Amino acid sequence: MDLKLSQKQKHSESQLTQSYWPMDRSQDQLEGDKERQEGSDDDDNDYDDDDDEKKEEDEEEYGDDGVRVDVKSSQVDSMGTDDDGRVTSLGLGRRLIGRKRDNDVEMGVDDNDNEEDEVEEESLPVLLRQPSSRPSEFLVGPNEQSEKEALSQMHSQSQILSQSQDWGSLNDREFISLVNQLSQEKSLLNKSNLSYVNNNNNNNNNNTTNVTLPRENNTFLKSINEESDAPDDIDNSRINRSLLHDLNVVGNEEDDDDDEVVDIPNSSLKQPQLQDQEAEEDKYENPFSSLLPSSLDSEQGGGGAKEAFEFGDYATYFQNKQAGQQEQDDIYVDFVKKALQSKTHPPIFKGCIIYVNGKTNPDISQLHKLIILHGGKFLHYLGSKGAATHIVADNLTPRKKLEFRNYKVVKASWIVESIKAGKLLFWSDFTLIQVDYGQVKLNFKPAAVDEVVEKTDDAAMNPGSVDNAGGKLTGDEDNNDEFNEISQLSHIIEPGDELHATDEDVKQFPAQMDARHPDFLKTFFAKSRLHHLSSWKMDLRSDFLSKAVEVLKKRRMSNPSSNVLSQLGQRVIMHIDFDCFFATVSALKNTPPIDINKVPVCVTNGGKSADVASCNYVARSMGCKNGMWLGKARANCPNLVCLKYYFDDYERISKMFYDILLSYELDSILPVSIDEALIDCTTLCQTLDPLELMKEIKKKVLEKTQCSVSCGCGSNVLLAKLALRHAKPDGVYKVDQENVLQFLNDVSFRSLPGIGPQICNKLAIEFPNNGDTDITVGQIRTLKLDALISLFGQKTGKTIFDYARGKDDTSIDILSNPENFSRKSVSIDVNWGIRFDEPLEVEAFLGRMAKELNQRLIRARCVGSSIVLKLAIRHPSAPIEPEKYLGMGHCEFVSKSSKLGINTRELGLISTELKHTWRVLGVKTKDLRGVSVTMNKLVSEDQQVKEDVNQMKLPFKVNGKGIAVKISPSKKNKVDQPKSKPIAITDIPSRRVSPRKNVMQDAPILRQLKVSPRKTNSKSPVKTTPVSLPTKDEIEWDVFYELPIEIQEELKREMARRNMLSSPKKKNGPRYRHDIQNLMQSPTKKKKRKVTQITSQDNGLSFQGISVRHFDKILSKLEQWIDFSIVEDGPNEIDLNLFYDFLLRLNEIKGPLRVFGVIEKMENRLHLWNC
DNA sequence: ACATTAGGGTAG
DNA sequence: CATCGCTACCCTAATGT
Ligand SMILES: Nc1ccn([C@H]2C[C@H](O)[C@@H](COP(=O)(O)OP(=O)(O)OP(=O)(O)O)O2)c(=O)n1
Repeated sequence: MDLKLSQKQKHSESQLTQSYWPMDRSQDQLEGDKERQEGSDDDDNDYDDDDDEKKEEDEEEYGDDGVRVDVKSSQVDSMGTDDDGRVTSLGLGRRLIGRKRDNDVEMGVDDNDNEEDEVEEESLPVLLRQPSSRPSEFLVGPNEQSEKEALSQMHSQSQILSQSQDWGSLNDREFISLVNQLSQEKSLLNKSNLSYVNNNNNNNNNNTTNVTLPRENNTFLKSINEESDAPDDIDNSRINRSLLHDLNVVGNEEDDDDDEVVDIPNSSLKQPQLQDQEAEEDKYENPFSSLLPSSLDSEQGGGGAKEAFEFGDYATYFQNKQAGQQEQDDIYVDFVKKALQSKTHPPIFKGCIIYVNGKTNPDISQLHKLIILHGGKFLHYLGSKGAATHIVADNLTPRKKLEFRNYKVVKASWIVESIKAGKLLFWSDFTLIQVDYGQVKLNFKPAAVDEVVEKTDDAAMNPGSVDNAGGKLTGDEDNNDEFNEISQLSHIIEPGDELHATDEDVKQFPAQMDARHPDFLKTFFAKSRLHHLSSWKMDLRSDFLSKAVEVLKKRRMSNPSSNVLSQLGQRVIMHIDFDCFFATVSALKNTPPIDINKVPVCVTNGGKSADVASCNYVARSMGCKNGMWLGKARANCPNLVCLKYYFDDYERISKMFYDILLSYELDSILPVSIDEALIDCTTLCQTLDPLELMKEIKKKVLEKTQCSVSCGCGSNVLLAKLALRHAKPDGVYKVDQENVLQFLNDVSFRSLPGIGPQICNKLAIEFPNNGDTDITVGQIRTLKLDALISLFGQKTGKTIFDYARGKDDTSIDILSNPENFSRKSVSIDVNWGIRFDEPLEVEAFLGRMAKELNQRLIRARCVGSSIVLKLAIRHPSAPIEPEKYLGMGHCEFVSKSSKLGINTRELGLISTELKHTWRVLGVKTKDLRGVSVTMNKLVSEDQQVKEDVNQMKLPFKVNGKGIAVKISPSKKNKVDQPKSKPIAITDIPSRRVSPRKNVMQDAPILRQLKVSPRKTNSKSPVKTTPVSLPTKDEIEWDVFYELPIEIQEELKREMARRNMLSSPKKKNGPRYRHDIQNLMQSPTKKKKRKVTQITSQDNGLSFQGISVRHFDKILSKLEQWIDFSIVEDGPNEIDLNLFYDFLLRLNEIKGPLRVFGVIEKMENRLHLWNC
């Protein structure tokens, strides 16, 4: 994983786009060099921790190839001695790593692959690394030779295991039964000395196909073991054949006609295959297409006739379509076979069902042909339940990485190389997805060792973080024993002494004010300049803008002549901006006031890695910049004076500024930010020289605010902006129409609006001779439109092309198209202070985010129907703690949007959806570094109320003519509706509307909640299993934990993929309790106590002034509320939110049972009304 | 073909 | 102690329908 980054870096720096601050460094380089000459080289390090990290990674990984791996292996080694169930496993894990490196050298893979391979080595799915799954005979002999041997065999085993790891095609019930069998058999195996691999394998096959393969694989492995004497020269073909065999059994369900291949004895296959291999190799010297008959290409586009059936719904249609294509494939293969009787394509991919994702090196159509010609199945659409055995991809977005976690994802070269080799190569040598090594460490003791290493790693890079890492260490030890969780769960239901003890911790908690603290958001936003900046802007864009529209309209009414004038072709646009706004105001506010023309000042929170929000021009001349870290700014400018933020004053002064602007007879005014506005003063400038106007404005503002502004003027927004830049500081400038091109010639490309560091970098490649000097707009003008479009895409290319010619048709006319300026989304981003240990903490936080979003939506007077959760995840190469305190460091981003089905801003709905999405994304809690939540598809509240009278109804349905959750049919098209998906496991009851369904079908809450979260059994009946184990609905956890930890992890991942509970419920509880626990538990959740620690204050919880101690009273109050609400035609939104809050806290403090008590009571009440 | 989604980039 | 790395909008590429 580390290597991956480095590799990316090596190849193209600009590809590193997933970092939150990807371009800080280049920005520094680009601008820093221009604005100041002094030492920007080594300052790089301070400027952004990410660069630091990358550098270090570089050194570590490239300086000494083996460093990291060795560290890992020694970790693993020391883990290995812990307890015997895991000894061999871990010990072998180390050896596997060692072998792999040898292998790389010997196999002489090409450079790229080499790097990746090594990276991916660690990332073999755990089950495949699963060394304890080796039959004990593989462990013979401590000497090197046999060790190598063993490893080779392991590899092959892995292959088999992985191939048969066809979880995806099992339904949940089958899967559970598989897990249980696995567990059961393992405990037998402990005594009988058999390997897991075989058993797993068999079980799997049994489950899938009802075919038993009692000992075949065993025999196979055994024979390998006996025969193989050249360890690094594994008899691949044999393995392969066995693999084929194995696969064929799995694949039998779908095609039975190739049995002969399977039945060919291993040895007899060997020769023909080698021949094939040679033949193939020849062909592969040529482009891939040469492999394929020429008719193929035409064939491809051809037969649509089959699809001309009438299909029912879309899903069926696609199923049918899929089937149709499969047939086409078969026909095609037959055709080719007949056409090329001389050459046969070895059925390398027999049993493989392969899906190709995204761009690949041989492109998808080539791969398609290659796959089907070589006996594989090509999957045109990846269904939700993965039928695919492999996914081929050369790149994966972070999102896809998560999605495909539990698939075998291989690079396209796997296909190509396998064909070249004439046999199926180990997919794991071509794997693309890395499994985070850290995942294993969560659950067992040796993890602590791992942590320690990470800590020292971290500390080495960044001594300041030792304490934090240390803290984490102890935290982790807490986590070690999975069984702890069970006892701890009981605390949720019966808070005991321990809870009280931790309550005291709560009070001391602010020791570290991170996102776990209930008040975090409040304090964070209060101090965040960027938050202020954003919210000021939105305020201006709503409040001020509507006021301005009103004022301007009124004026226009009274002075109709301006209407005519405003039609004039040539407009006069001005851009006005305070000079270093924060710095100026803060200097003014400071006691005693500071002369910003002499003293270098900046506004910052203080500290080494704190951002400089704004610095004055004195400081800028010494190399400081807005957004730079204070540490670096200080280094550039040692006598820099730091000033505090004065948010209120910024706001106050801004208001004066805008009042002044609005006092002019403007055609339009558009707020750009707190300190910056665009005005259209075409009419005014018919009678007034723009320069005079600018000077006047400048003077007025200075008088009123004692702060200087600069003004730029031009015929469009672009020119006004560039003129402003030219005018700064403390000046005015007008771009004359005649001089536009000349003016532009020397403007730097980077200073064009919308041109940031990334685009700039991209373009720098086009001007390699430019060296360090900035590319100018004049240079851009020499580029052809096509060139720009191919570089930047259709729109961006055209825009740049026009910009280079001074053309810009951006409208700031707020009067004629006000809708252009209405907001289209509301979002909350928090990428600082995000540190969680437990998924429950995240969910609590998401609840608070939901609340905040709800309030912002209320403030914005709108509702929405689509919500996006975006998570920042610590990049695998980034240290646990970044340089910036509680910062996010270098991150990967993953986002997922979901449709709410109705226009809403209801807290419960939002919260539930977010939590659900969070679970679906399955991000490792401890690596979470940022959370962002966006409501999209906004509709104004008024509009919504008009269109849907029932908007604010109770969150539960009442039968008959009573209250109903309803979707207004009139706006079906506008509302984003979820695809039919299973009922979410929600911890807090909330309606989930199935939009297309009749309202009447909505289950009452309680029933919804009691329903099994996934309708696991509805579709396919459970297949009988040869092993006479009782089929159960749940995992038998006791036995499950007998499995080696890696297998547990692997299975857990699969459970997670299925959204199944991946940890045991409370022991010995009555049945219904299990269900509730089940529902309340996220699949990834471990335990609950910590959240309780943080958020609970038992005594404090009350509802409507009634303490929880008088629970009955609360219940009757709620009943009253229902009665009232029904009479009043629905509850009030505020009440709903209060109630929701209460439920949340009740859940946190008293546990889910209480919540269900409440719900039951309420539902009973509702039933009364029904009758 | 067109709509939707995920990701990325930018500005202040 | 540190530190408060937000947020709306646009665009593109890849997918889904
Ligand atoms: N990375 C940034 C950029 C800006 N700001 C804040 C501080 C600035 O004072 C204000 C306005 O931003 P400007 O880009 O207008 O920069 P200044 O006003 O500071 O300087 P000038 O406009 O003179 O270049 O926004 C910030 O906090 N962080």
